[in-house]
This record gives sequence, C-alpha cells and structure tokens, in this order.
Amino acid sequence: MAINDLKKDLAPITSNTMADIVEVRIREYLKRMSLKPGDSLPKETDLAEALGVSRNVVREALSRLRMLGMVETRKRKGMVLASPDILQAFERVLDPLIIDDATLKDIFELRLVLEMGLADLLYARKTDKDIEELEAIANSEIDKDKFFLIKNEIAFHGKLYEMTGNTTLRRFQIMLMPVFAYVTALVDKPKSGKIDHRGLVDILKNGTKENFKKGMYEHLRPHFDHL
Amino acid sequence: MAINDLKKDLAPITSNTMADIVEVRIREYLKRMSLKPGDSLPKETDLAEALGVSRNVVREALSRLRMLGMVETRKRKGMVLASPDILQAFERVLDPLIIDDATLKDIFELRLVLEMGLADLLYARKTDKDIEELEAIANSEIDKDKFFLIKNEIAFHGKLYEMTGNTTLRRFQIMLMPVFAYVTALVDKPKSGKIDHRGLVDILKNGTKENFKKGMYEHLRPHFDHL
DNA sequence: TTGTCCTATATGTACTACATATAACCAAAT
DNA sequence: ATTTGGTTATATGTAGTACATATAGGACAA
Repeated sequence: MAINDLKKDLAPITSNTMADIVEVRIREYLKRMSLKPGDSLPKETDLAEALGVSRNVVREALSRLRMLGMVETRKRKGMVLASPDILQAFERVLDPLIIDDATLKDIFELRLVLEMGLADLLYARKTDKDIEELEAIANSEIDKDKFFLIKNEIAFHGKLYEMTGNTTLRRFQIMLMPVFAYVTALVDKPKSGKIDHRGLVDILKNGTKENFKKGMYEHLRPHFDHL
Repeated sequence: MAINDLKKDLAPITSNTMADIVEVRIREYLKRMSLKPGDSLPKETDLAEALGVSRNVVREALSRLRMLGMVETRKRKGMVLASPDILQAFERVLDPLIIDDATLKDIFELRLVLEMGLADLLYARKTDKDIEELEAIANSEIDKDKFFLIKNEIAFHGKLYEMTGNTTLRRFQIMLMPVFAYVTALVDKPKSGKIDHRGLVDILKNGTKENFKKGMYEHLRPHFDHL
C-alpha cells in the first residue's frame, strides 16, 4: 500500500536514451531553422558527427520522425521536411485494448462533445443531396437485425461528419469509432434515445439549427444520462 | 503549377523500408497475442531472427513504438507492453508551421465544434467554485491591454475545458490552441462576438444549457461567419 | 524538350563488438 | 520471516565497419 503512495510522489526515473535526446535535438533544429516543407536536411552521417553519436542512434530518431510523416528520406537526395499527417500517429495508438480506462472514458465523452457541436458546421454546409443520402441510410434501418443496425449506426453518424466537409473531423470520427463501440459494448445497455435517425433527418430537412441540437441531445441522451 | 496539381492526384511511390514492415508486423503480433499492459515481449535478437532482419531494423521499429508509449524497454528484462499516452504523438506533430493549410483550417473548425459541444458536459459537472474562478478570470479583463487580453482569452477558454472534468479533452484543447492562435493571427480581424466572457459567466450562473449554447455561438460568431 | 547513359553518393541493411544497467538468484543478517 | 547485500547472467544501448542499392544530377544525343 505504501508503495503505491510512493509511486505517486516519486515518479520512476526514466533515463532518456540517446535516441530520445537526438529526436528532440533534431526537432529543435527543424524549428530553429524554421524550415518549410520541401527543404532539405543534412545527411545522416553529418548529423551523427555533429551530435557526437553513432549513425545508428540518428537513424532511430529519424525513423520516428519519418513515421510521424515529419520528414521523408530519399536515397542520394537526403532528407526533406514534409507536411505530417497529424492523424497518422493517432491511428496507430488508438487501440481500445491498450488504452487505460480513464482515457477510454474521456474519449467516449469527446465523441459526445463533437457530435453535439456538429450542428453549426452541418447547417452551414449541408446540401439537399447530402440529406437525401442521409435519409436513405435512415430509412434502410426498418425491420433489420441487430448486426445491420450497428453497421447502419456507423454509416449514419459517419455521413453526418462527412457532411461537415471537414476531412480531419471525419477521419477523427472514424478513429474514435472503435473506442465508442468498445465502451458501449462494455456498458451493454441497448440504448436509443427518444429521437431516432429518421427523426434527425426530419429536423435537418425542416427544422432549425436549435431544433437539431435538441434532437441530437435526445438522440444521445442515454449516453449523457450514463455520465 | 501543374506539378502541384499532379502531386495531389498522383501520390509519389513510397517504397516501404524494412523498418516500416517490421513495425507493422510487431504491432500485428501484439494484437494477435492480445497482450495486455505489463506483459513482456520477446527480446530484440529473437524478433530479428524470427523476422529475418537485422537487429538494427528491429530497433528502429521498436524505437517508434517506444516513442508512442506502446512499449517500454528495460535492460535485461526485455520489453513490456505499456498504456500509450494517446496525445503524446499528437503533440509532437502539431506545429502550425509544418501543417498544410487545409488541415490547419480543419483543426480550426474542430475547435469550434468542440467548444460548441462543451455545454452538456459543462452543465453536468460545473460547480460553484468553478464558476467563481471563471468569473474572476472574466472580470480581470477590464481595461487591459491587448497582450493581456490574449493571455486571458486562453485562460478563460482553458478553464471551460477544465470544468468538464475531462483531462483528455483539456489536453486536446491545449494542443489545438497554437493552431487556433496561428489561424486567427493570419486572418487578423480583431474579433469578439456580441457576448463576451462575462456574458457567458452570467449565463452559466443563471441561465439554462440552451441559453449557454446560444451564448457560446454568439461569442464565437465572428469565427463562424468567417467560414 | 525528351531520352539515354553514367556516376557519385546518401540511404538501407547487416554484422560485430562491447559497455552498462539490472532482474534474478543466493547468502547473510536482523 | 523479512530485509539487506553481493554476485552474475543477460538484454538493451551504443559504436563502428562494410556493402548493396536506388537515384539525383550531369553529360550528351536525338
């Protein structure tokens, strides 16, 4: 028991490896030089010599930056700074099975927040064609088995995000989905608010933004009640 | 000009290096074995032999997983699976200067969506003490210079996120802040909606959740109008 | 401008070697 | 029985060498 109390006060010593340090140093270097995408970087051997470490270490650090999409390396040319895909790194880590429960809960709530905040973008950008498609999804739900419904649930909410015209947001949602599914499966209450998908489509067609916000809240209500 | 158009449609061929492949293979391995945090993994030399690559390559792959916090390596013991900090990877990449414009715009909107969706969590969790503190921040804004106001803007909205009791959300906001600041600085319209911080506090004290949502929309309105 | 050949060179990969921290084991001590 | 201390085997951390390979860039030709 006392050991756990200790752990809170005394964080374990984490000796940074050379690769850790070099990674930071290189990142600092990129920032300090205010390099822009496309600019080329020194070659590995030069970096190694300048930093006073083996090329091995430099490569480990670069391997990380490469994974994040910050730099690209090409034979003979050397390295060039690239525009990283900010969600790429995220995707690799977001496995419900290895995330701790507190974070899992946070992410669950994060999705609720996103979904509640969607309305403004939605009403600014929705088109008749979008709504038609959305309606088709909602209508296909009638008299279907549970498995189909889950698939449709994903399709419907996915379409909503898509309608915002915000690619990053949409990808973000796709990433968060497994977490959401995992958590709801855990709680395993068969949940559906007073307003279903068809209800939301109706509002989208005829109602105001405020109507939609209220509708979405009712739709997600079981989740909110569970907070 | 034509070259840039081409780049969008024809992504350059990216030959996967061994490290890329090994990274995926190890990740698959972790998943397939359904390992839980704390479980130990084979040692580097065994992995290298099993995969038929040099230890070097394995170390590059592991270096990436270590950076993401997925695994921890300890001398003699080998590696153990860890609970990754999902935002850690994010933080490294989220530099407004190296993110492309489209994504920058997406992230800007993402923050708007978050802020609009905050209300439900906020009303579920806010305490009197929170509101007091928030009010103090809002009141300290009177008759201050521009620099102070920017600092205060951050403090105020930060406090809102904090009040949700959602750590991940709060950290997320902290990360998004530089992007938001960068984009607004770019647009450089001195923006402030009809409702200011003190107005929001008033609603939080006496108004309903719906009032708050409308208030927040008005507060952020200049940004929405700019969509 | 387009196509072909050539070459220098930076990355990609493999292998060896050794330092170092430490988990695991055992023994002594309280 | 639990703690303390010393020893050792071992997996990681780092360095260094070597070589294969793709290719940027130049020269030249059509």
